[in-house]
Amino acid sequence: MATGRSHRPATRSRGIPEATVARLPLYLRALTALSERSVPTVSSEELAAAAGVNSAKLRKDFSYLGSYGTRGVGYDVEYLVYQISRELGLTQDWPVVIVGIGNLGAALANYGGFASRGFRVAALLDADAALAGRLVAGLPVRHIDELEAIVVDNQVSIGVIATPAGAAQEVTDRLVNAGVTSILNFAPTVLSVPDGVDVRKVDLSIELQILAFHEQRKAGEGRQEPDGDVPAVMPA
Amino acid sequence: MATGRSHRPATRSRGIPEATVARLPLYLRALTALSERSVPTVSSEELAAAAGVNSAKLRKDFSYLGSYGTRGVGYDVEYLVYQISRELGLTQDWPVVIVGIGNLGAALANYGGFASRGFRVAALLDADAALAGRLVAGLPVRHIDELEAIVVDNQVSIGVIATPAGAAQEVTDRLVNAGVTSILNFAPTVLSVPDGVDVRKVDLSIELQILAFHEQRKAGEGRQEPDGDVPAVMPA
DNA sequence: ATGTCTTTGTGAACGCGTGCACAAAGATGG
DNA sequence: CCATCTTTGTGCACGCGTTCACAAAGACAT
Repeated sequence: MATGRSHRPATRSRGIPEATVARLPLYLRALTALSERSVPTVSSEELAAAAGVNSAKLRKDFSYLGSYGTRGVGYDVEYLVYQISRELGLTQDWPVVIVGIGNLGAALANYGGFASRGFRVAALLDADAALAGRLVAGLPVRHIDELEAIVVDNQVSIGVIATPAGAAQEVTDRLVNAGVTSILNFAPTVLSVPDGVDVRKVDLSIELQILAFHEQRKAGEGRQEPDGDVPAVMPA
Repeated sequence: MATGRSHRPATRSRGIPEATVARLPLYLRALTALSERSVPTVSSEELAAAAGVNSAKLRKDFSYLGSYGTRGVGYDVEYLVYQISRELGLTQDWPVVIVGIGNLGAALANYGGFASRGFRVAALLDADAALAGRLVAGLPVRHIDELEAIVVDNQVSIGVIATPAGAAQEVTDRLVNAGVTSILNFAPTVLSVPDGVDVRKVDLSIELQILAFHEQRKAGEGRQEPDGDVPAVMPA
């Protein structure tokens, strides 16, 4: 069983650090807002504040892309928008399929952030035949049987999984088999994928549990946790 | 002299590394599955495979919680479930409010992973008066005007924001003002919060853009990117 | 009891990411 | 043209997280 390795062994010499890649969309969003207000240039300090990061970090991030700023002035907003878009691959069209059109799938289909960034929803798929043909976000839901044909015909390389946990692995296998090489997984499952396929997961439950941990710590700030508190269950 | 003084090992004290905290829910999920299959014990190797991580990492993670394993045997599943649950604060009840009952908010309200982990949806809130009273996931949607009263009455400390971007900051301010100290933000905005308030954000668009970056790299593996490709827009 | 075998727990090394602090670059004004 | 001022780009050091590799611990058989 090939466990899905989401991280490459080592960054190439020409590679942009993963942490930087993860922040580029953040910068892009802030820059887009500036662009809409017709702001011509922005300093690293201002942009960093808008994106919620440290200015030194932002400058270092940009330094991986090249020297796009002007000392004493700042960065040209339009130019930077283009450079980051190009680096992220957003200047091209990315057809996407969404599998599992429940509440979450419908929310994703309706999400405006997709189309505005070069992502085009090629199809909505669901296993429930009763849903077939119903319009969601202006698109007809199609039956999961059509998955392979749709992926091939539209050259879909990105799949979004919004199915129940039990169906996620099978859907993944079918997507990968049909040619999908990037998967965004909303199902609470660890997916196995062959090498060369990227998986990112978004897990609502995990995020909440992390918040709960910090919340608990905040609540128990002063008092000491009774460490000897052991449950009835003991190791055999 | 590169090697400085070892100020504090930071091991035995109360500090669990953030990276470890983020993985505990993952382990917990795998352990729960084992528990339901009545598996009594599990080795670090097996559990790591189920959680999709390295076994050495898992053992080190557990070492921050204490020595809960038995050498030569592995970990007692039930005992470990309890210890992780306690560490994450899941043995207590966490009332949660969800603000913004669109498709996404409805999806969150219906998500089973909430209730099963000690999270209880105290209320669903929306600014649209037309939604008020409608049942979503068995709960009536209530108007945003009731936010403060609901937070106070139910001692809500965790808020989930599923509103449009434009409303997110205002909702955040009101939540924080009413006593919420942890926020899970699904709106594509950088939130400003006072010290002591934790914010975690989940951003669909950003995840997709990161995938697009890697996808683009995969597509252009062999050929060289024309680096001199510059748009018409140039810095002033 | 003793030896063997399995698996944990962890010391140590390494690599990545972050932030400081400053020199270099360029704008701007006299 | 020169001085000054602003802001970038980056060398460097530090700390966190990951991984390796192995000694210690215990189970189990004889």
